[in-house]
Amino acid sequence: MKKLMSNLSIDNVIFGFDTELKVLLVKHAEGISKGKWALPGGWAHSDESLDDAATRLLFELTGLNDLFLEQLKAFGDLHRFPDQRVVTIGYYSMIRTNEVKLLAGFTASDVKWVSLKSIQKLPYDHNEILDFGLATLRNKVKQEPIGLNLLPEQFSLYDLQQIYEAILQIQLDKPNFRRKILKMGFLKKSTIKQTKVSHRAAQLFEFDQEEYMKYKTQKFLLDFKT
Amino acid sequence: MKKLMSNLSIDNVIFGFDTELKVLLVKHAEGISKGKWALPGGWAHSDESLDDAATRLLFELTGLNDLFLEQLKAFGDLHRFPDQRVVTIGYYSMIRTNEVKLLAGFTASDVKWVSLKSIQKLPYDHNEILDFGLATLRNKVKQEPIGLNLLPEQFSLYDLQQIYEAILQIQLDKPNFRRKILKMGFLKKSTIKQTKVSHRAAQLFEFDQEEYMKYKTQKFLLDFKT
DNA sequence: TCAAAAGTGTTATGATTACACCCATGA
DNA sequence: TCATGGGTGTAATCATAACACTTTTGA
Repeated sequence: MKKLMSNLSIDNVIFGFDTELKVLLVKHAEGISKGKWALPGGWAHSDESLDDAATRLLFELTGLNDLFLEQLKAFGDLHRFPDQRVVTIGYYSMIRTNEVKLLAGFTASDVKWVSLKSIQKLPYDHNEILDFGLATLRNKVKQEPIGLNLLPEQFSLYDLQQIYEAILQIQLDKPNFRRKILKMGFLKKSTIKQTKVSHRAAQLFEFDQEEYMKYKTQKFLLDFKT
Repeated sequence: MKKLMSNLSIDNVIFGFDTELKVLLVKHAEGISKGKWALPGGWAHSDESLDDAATRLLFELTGLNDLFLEQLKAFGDLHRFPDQRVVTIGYYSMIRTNEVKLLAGFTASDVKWVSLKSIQKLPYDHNEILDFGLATLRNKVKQEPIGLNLLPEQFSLYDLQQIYEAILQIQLDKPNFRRKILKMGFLKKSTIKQTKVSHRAAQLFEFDQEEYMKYKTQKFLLDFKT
């Protein structure tokens, strides 16, 4: 039997990437914010851990269940939620935009990807949560490899570079970026090459899962200026 | 009127330094852990923000009120607390050990500094919270200047080096450490020197508050191997 | 005198940056 | 042919690590 924790909710910041960095928003189908676009979230249950609650809610809203959600922090300003005292725990993750199946019927009536550049005022403190998520992502990108969950199996180095550029909001030098990333050794050459592109076909790469995970746990410092 | 949030608590990880890195523990005077040493914490109230709750609890237990507490994250495992479902929000801070006045009478019957090396099993998931706090501190140390709240007004470069060594658990090269820190420019020479030390008297330094704060907000990457 | 820490100097190595330059492909 | 991205090369600069060495002080 699922008992809601009436003063504790979860909000997920789900990043995606196609040509630019996007975030997943849902349109509330019920509750006091009915009709408004907001971060996908909901109430925590008393019979599940916070991590499980975040995973459950993400699944209910997007159909995804093999994602690694990482906690951002608790947001506990006194008046962040109207009428009631509610503390929310923020989580974030990254997924390929085309993996999200839009689900109707649950507490969300609609789901969409929104470019970070065109985000307007969100209800509650969702802008603050989103900003914190973005700051965390920017920090993350410098400490572990990123892209495994954002890119298809096969991708070019430029695809990866564009993710770094979108997240960090800077221009990177192509030759230097290539060398830096390849030297880390978590990419391996794919056997296939690009086709039907109106420029020289790029060597495609895949993530070397084992090396990728090694880097993810070991941590490193990756500093980018250009 | 203060209403407790019965499923939401705060736990503070307070680091201190004299000759080694220490953490502040209190002996519970009441509740189900009566008599046990644990992290200083307590219930959040519904009429205060989480940050305010952390600050209040720290003041009630140590007499300190001008400290900057930073949130670690929410700890929400299902069985972290017995009988009841309780989510706790971890906070951490750093203070000079001699600034803490031991207060009797409140919900803590005793307070003490414990070396991190001699920490045993703590109640609930307090070991996990402490470990997370330490990991956060280790990360922090590489991204902003540290020591302002841990050292007296005047200190030698070696004093500062020992803090870095205690936090990071590595040996640092003295000449290299001096240069690296001084180049950052948030230390200024004090007018006085050490006296009565059985070795060459060290130049003492002070934090240049303005430069220190600038570095704190700007962030940087400081990588140490030796 | 000796131990202990203060403080300076030097060198090899490697990372970072900022470019110039050529290659391949479809429109 | 041209734009677009793929891909290699290189030289200047800077940061880092390792370590040798001199200085000062009280015990």
